Amino acid sequence: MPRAATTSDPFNAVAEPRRREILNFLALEERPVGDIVAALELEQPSVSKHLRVLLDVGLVNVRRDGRRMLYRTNAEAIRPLHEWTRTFERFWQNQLHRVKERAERESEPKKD
Amino acid sequence: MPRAATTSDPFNAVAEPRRREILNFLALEERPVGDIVAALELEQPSVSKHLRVLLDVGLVNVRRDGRRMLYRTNAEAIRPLHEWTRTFERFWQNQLHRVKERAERESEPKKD
DNA sequence: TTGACATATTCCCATATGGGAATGTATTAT
DNA sequence: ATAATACATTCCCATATGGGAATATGTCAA
Repeated sequence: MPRAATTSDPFNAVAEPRRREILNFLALEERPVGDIVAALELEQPSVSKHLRVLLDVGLVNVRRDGRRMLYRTNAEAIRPLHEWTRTFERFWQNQLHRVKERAERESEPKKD
Repeated sequence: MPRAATTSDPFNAVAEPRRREILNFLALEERPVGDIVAALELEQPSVSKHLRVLLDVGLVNVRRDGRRMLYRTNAEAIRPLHEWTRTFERFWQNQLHRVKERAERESEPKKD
C-alpha cells in the first residue's frame, strides 16, 4: 500500500517541494494561476494540479475574477503542522543546552 | 515523475502518519525496535523500514545495545520544518485578528 | 456566434512507495 | 557450534503520484 492520498492530509500535501513554493508565493496576496506559472517556471497544467491538491486539503482558497482564478494561501491550515513540530521544540532546546554547556566547560581549561 | 524519494527530504519522511507516530514515541527517550512494534501495533519489518527512512534523513539516531538497536528522535532535524511553518505564523495571526475585530464590531450594535 | 484567454482535466507512463511474507544478519545464551 | 533473540533486508504487488501532451471548460472581446 502506498502512502495515503495527498488530498487527505496537509502533511502529505506539503511534502511536495513545488507545493511549498506555491504556498510561499501565495502567502502575501492572492495571485492568478498565470503568475504562479511565471514565478515558479512550471507548466500550467502542473500548477493547476498542485493547486487542486492544495485546495482539497484547504491549504489555499480561490475566488474567480473574470477568467482568472485568484488563489491565496490559507495560513490557518498550516497551523496544525506548526503545532506538531512545536511539540519537539523543548527537545532541540535541550540538545542546544547540552552542546553549549560542553563548549563552556571546554573553554575553561585547568580551572582548578 | 513521482514525488522525490522520502529519504531525500524530512518533509517527505514526515508525510507518513506512522513515521510521525514513531517520532512522537521516540521523542522522550531511546527505545528498542520491539517497543515500537508493541506500541504502534505494526509489523516488525514495517517498523524497521520506517526507521530506516527516518535514519536516512537524520530524524532519528541509533545506537546498538547488545542485540537491540536503540532509536531516538533527533529533534534538531525537525527544526527546519518548524521554521518553515513559522513563516506563516503572522498570516494566521492576521486572520484571527480580522475575525476578532469583526466579532467585536458585531457585538456593538447601534453604537452611534 | 466566433475567437482569444486563462484554467482545469484527462490520458499515458515511469517511478516511489508501504505492506506482507520470507529470508538474511548480528549478538547473546547454552 | 547451535539455538534463540532482535532486527534488517529483499521480493512481490497494488496503488498513488507528477510530468508532458492533448483536450475540455469557462469567460470575455469583437
